[in-house]
Amino acid sequence: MNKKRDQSQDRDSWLSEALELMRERGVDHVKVEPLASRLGVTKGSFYWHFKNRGDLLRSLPEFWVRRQTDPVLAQVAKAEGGPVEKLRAILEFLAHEDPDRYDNAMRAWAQFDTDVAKAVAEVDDRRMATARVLFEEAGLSPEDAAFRARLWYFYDVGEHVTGDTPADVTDRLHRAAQRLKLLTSDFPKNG
Amino acid sequence: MNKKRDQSQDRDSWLSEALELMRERGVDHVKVEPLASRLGVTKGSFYWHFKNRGDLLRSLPEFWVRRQTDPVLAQVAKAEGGPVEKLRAILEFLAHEDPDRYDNAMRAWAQFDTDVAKAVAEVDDRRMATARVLFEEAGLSPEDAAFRARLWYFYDVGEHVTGDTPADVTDRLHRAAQRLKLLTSDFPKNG
DNA sequence: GAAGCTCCATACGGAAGCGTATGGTATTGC
DNA sequence: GCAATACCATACGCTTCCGTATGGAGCTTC
Repeated sequence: MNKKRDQSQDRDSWLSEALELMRERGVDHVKVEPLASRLGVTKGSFYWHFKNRGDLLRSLPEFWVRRQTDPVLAQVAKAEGGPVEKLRAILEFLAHEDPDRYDNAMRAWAQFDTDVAKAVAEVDDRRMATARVLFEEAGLSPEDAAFRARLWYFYDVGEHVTGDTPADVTDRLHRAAQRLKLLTSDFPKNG
Repeated sequence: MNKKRDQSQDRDSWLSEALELMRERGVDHVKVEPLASRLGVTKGSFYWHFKNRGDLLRSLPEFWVRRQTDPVLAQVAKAEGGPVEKLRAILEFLAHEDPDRYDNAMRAWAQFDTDVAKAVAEVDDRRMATARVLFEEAGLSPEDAAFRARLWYFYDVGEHVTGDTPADVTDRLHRAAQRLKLLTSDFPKNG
């Protein structure tokens, strides 16, 4: 067996549980002894895999990106059709996603930690850039496309952070249709 | 002198400092001994004014609303003109406001506390209702007005929570103009 | 099969915070 | 001017958590 792989596997199990605990109660409740308790081990294990608590926390944002954002953007990159169709594909994809993700907890953390804020900002930039490019392809000027991408993306952020996401998928799809219509209705018929 | 007033005055000084500390480091760092240290007293004072730490924390959301949201909404209620002019007045008022407020910290807290989430949701509802009424006055159907109010309000939330607010007031006003134009350009000339 | 390595348990010292108990000082009421 | 009250300091026990030290079981390697 590959030892390196097993090692990172165990580190990831700590990171995964830490991420879960952070979503439930916030970063400041991610502490090594309660975490060990949840994993059914003692902290002797923790200090084998991590230098200290800060080591765990510093590894969390990168782990979050690897587990959450990367797969989604990869999925979106495969979408086919014109810009409006791609925007629709994104919305429908997100509408079927579980709205209860880790983004809120990361944003909450980012408010009080500049390094985390930087990591979250990069994710925001990557997501917004996706929309911005599509709006430009649809014929908008760079400035207009940038602003509309913000409006587009901030709606997502607002829904998540206010908890105003409909529980029913049908309702989410309905809102998605409204959003797409309002943000693309002034496009030239075929850009 | 009125004793009741002095009493609440001292309570408010604790609440005010707690709110400040919460903005800087998050709720979980609002602890009685560090708080007392910041106020230049000992915790003997704290436990005179509050039953315990939970008493302080439970009083914070109401204090936040009293200090932050109430004055703003009162100001907005005084605006004159048609719905579009009122929307413009709101945007310009907010553009001149200090963007570094307590909302982010409250939202961060609300992610992990249902009572706080309820308080924040009420504030969100009040603010969104203001916009929704104006969109209805401008001629939109109730459903369309509700959706556009969400789009309107979530842009604010998104800007604040992502920290994407321009530092310069002129830039903020420019964005405000863009937002108003995009969200009202399809209105009948005079609703 | 002995030595080494990996992974985890146990035990300890120390820091930080909570809440209480108690005493002290200044102010108020009468 | 004296008791009551308001407000705060000090001191204590308790809990939770951090990080380290140490030991031990199981697997590897040769």
